[in-house]
Amino acid sequence: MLECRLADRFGDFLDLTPDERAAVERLTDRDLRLRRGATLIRENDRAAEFYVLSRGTMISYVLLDNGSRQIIRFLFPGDIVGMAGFAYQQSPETIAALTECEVAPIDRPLIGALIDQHPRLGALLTALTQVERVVCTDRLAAVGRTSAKARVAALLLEIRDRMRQCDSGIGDTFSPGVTQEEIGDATGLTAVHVNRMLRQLEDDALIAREGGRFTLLEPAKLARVSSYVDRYSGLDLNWLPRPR
Amino acid sequence: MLECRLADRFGDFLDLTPDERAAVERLTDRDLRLRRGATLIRENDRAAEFYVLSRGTMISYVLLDNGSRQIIRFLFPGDIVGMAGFAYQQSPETIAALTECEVAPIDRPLIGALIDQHPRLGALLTALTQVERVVCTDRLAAVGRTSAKARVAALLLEIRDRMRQCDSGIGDTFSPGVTQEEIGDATGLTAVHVNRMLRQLEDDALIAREGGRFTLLEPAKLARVSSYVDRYSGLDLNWLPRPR
DNA sequence: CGGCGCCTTGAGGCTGATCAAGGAACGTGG
DNA sequence: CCACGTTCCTTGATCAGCCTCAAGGCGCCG
Repeated sequence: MLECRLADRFGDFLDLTPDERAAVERLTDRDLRLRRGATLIRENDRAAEFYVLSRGTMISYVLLDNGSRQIIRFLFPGDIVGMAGFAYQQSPETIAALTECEVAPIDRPLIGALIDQHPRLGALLTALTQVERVVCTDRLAAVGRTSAKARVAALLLEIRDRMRQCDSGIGDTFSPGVTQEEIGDATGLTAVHVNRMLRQLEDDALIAREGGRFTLLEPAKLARVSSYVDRYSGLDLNWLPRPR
Repeated sequence: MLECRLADRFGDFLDLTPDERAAVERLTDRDLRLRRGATLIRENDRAAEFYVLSRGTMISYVLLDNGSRQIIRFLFPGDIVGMAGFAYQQSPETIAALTECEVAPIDRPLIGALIDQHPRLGALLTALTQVERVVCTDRLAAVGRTSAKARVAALLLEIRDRMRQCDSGIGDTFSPGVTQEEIGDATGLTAVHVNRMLRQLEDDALIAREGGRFTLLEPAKLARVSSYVDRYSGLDLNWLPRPR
C-alpha cells in the first residue's frame, strides 16, 4: 500500500505555497503503527487528537444498541481521521484498522494554530469536510432509496475511486481488501445478501472476481445502474482566499 | 415561525466579538421571499451562492433516476443552505421551500473574505460542517441498521431539537409541518408505512397527535428505542483560535 | 492436522413495499 | 355559500426483497 501524507492530499486540491506546505508538515512529527484490527479511537473517547492516515486502510463506524454496526467511511492514506470529533468533546464514531496501518497524530491546538496562520487552509478544511458530507449523503440516498445490487455496485466504485486517489496506478482491477461483511455493514445489508449481489453482478458481466481482486468490467454501466457520482473530482476551490 | 439570522446562530456556539458580529452581518444585505414549494437551488445548478435561511422551513434532497427522492436535511431558520456546493462547481443537491420562507443570499467570495479576515469563523464553519456530517451519519446508521419505527422516532426527535434550536419556547409539543411522505423520503420509507409507524408509536403511548401537532409523551424512551443522540449539544469549541 | 475466518448456497420467514380505496380538511371558483 | 378539486391521511390485502438460520467448502496459520 502506497504512502500518502497530509501535504500531498492538500496539494491535490490546492497549489500550496512553500510556507503552507511547511506549516502542514510541522503538524505531524511522529508515526504510530497499528496492527490489523486495532482500534485507534473508540466512540465516546475524549476527542483531543486527530490523525493522518499515512499507510493502510481503516474504517470509521458506529455500533447501535441492537448490536449491529454501520460503517460510515473507508479510510485511505492521506485521509484525516477523527475529524468527526472536531466539534465535540467526545468522538461520535469508532476508528479501526482493517490492515496494518501507520497514522500520524495531530494535536487539536496545532490545527487551531494552522487555521489561524493560514486561513486558506482552514477554508480547505471546510471544503474537504463538505466533500465528506456529500459522500455521506450519497450513501444515505443509496441505502434509503436504491436496491441492494445498486448499493454494492456504488460501494465498489467508491472504493475504486478512493484507492485511485492516492495510487494513480489503480485501474479497473483492484483489491479492496474488505470482507463481504464489511461491505454489508457499509451498505445496510447482511454479508449473505452482499454475497448474492456480487454473484449477480458477476452473472450480469458487470464485474469479475478472483481471489480478493475485483475487476470492473463495465464501470460506466455500473455507475449508471447505481447512480454513482465521483465526488472527488469536479471540485472548484479557486474562490478560496489568497494564501498568506 | 421565528426569525433567526446567521450571527444569532454563530452566537449560539461562540461569543462573537463586536468585530466578528459586524463582519457576519455584512455578509447579507437583502432578503428573498420564497413561496411554499418553490425551488431555491436545483441539483447541478451553478453553485455560486449560499443563502442563510432566516424564516420558514426548507429541505435539501436528491432525486434518483428511479424517480425516488432522498431528503438529506430539514432546514430551519439560522441554517446556511447551499453549503454543499462550497467545494463544487455545481450543487450536488436541490433546496426547496416547505413553507413560505425568507432567505438572505451570500456571495461565495464574501465567505472567502470572511474566512481570511476572521480565521476563527472559518474554523467555526468547519465545525458546523462536521456537525452536519455527524447528523448525516446518524441518519445513515438509522436507515441502514434500525427498524422503520425507530427511524421515524429518531426523525421526530431530530426535528423537535432543531426547531428548539431557534425557538427555545418549543417543548415536547410541536408542529413539524412536514407531510408523512416527507418523513418517508427522509427515512427511506414509503408514506404508507410511515403512517403505520406513527400509529404504532401512538398505540405504544410514546407520542400523541392531533391535527398537525405532535406531542412526545416519553421523549427519553423514544430516544432510547431509536438510538437518538442530540448532536447540537455537547459541542466543544474552546480550542479554536483566538478571535482577530 | 485442526481451527478459524471468510465465502457460498439453500430454505423459509418477516419487514416494509405496492396496489387500492375511501375519508377529512382546505382552498377556489361559480 | 356550496360544489368541487386537491392534498394529505388512513386502512386493508397482497407481494417481494432482504433477513435469518443452517450447512458446507476453501485457504491460511499455528
